[in-house]
Amino acid sequence: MSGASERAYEQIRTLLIQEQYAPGSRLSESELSQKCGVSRTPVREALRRLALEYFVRIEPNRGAFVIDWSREDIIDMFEMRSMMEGLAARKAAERATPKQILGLSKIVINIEEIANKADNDMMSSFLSLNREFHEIIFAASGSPRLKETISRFVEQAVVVRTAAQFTPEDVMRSNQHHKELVNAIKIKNGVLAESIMRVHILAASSRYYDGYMPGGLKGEIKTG
Amino acid sequence: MSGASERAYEQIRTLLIQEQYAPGSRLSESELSQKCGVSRTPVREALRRLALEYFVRIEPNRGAFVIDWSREDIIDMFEMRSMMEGLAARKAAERATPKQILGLSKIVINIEEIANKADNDMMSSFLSLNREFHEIIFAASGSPRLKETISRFVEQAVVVRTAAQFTPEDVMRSNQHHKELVNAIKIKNGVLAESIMRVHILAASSRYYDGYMPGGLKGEIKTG
DNA sequence: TTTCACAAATATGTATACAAAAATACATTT
DNA sequence: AAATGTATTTTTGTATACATATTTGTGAAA
Repeated sequence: MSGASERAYEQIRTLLIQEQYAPGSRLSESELSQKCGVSRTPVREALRRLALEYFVRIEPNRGAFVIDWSREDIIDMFEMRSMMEGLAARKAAERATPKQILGLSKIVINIEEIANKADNDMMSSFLSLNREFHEIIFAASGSPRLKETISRFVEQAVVVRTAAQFTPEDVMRSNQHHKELVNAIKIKNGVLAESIMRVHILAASSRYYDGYMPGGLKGEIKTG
Repeated sequence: MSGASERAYEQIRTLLIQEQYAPGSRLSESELSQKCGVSRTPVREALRRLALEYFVRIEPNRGAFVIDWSREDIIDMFEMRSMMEGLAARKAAERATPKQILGLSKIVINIEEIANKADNDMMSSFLSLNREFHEIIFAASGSPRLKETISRFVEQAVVVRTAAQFTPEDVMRSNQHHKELVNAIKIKNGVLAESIMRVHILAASSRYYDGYMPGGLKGEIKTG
């Protein structure tokens, strides 16, 4: 994991998340290889990987460009993610083990606790626990391939920044969804679990719009 | 498009579709570069691309292996595809132009004609028209990103072989779905279009099981 | 000044050489 | 004979050099 390719990927990805390059701007391979301290070969590999995660777009013989996300692109991506994670939730409801359900319950309680504290690193704790929660859902869905495919969406450029926009109220609402979801899984109600998960993702998406798009969604999606 | 990387990709992909390598077997870079007549560099690039399309799996410092699809993997992939294409159909129903609807109607008629002829290259004509039909749906959905993402699923290893298993009856049933879908889009009924598309994909998936898995699905999915 | 043509510069694409890791073969020990 | 350790071979990973395509800059002509 300490390969040059991996390091280049991490570094470039961080630069893009921090918005060091304007959307549409060109990413020079030699410039990046200098910045990352590796040769062009692993940089090229990193850029291809970032292309598959929709961070950059690669044009033949022209190189990599920072992807510019339109309003519609973002909406579509969240809709797709809500579909896929909904599917995972449905399967999880059908297959989750008692141990996995217990794990989910514990995370709900943990998030409740840190939400009430509301100190400085509340958000980083939440992000970590939230990730863990969704990981258990994926695992419970019983399909490595499904998990892998959804991960490609979760790691995406657009999705990465979303949770950082959460307010304490958003955390509470999010955890309320989690609680309902655990209940649906407990009673093995797949359709309910799927529906809750879709609401959960779409509600989170509205945070993205509020944070990154002027005026938010103007009522196009109302799920909170 | 006539680059070494592109050629290597096409050749290796063809080899994999023709099942020249057993699932799980290792793909040597030097062997492939010899076979493709290019150096290892474009072969490596081709293999990464094939990994993203789930033809191969790449292990760090160990290379590429032919992916072995489990029964569950295949079911999950078709379920995901039915979700995504369903979403595209819903959007298409909301946004399709009269011109696009006319295009869809024409394809339905064309498929009907070739289905009645039932000559030798009926199947290749069907595959071409079928592809065109779904392309129009994607275009009508009005989202390039959605189309691009779904394409990654459609080009996948598992999906590629499915339609080749179609019988004349399957073609008729498939085109019946198409007809219903065009109607749903005409009356702008998004939910209906979504439902029909999901049935359409899942029904097609059962052909895959019949052709490639002993005993088919044994009643797990019944959509035809 | 604008436009076009053409050359220089720069960037990506590919081949090759070298480094590092993994797989294999074989000897040694139990 | 089985297991373990080591040397050899093979394969992947990375750096570099070269080929090719694109971009940029310059100058002449309209």
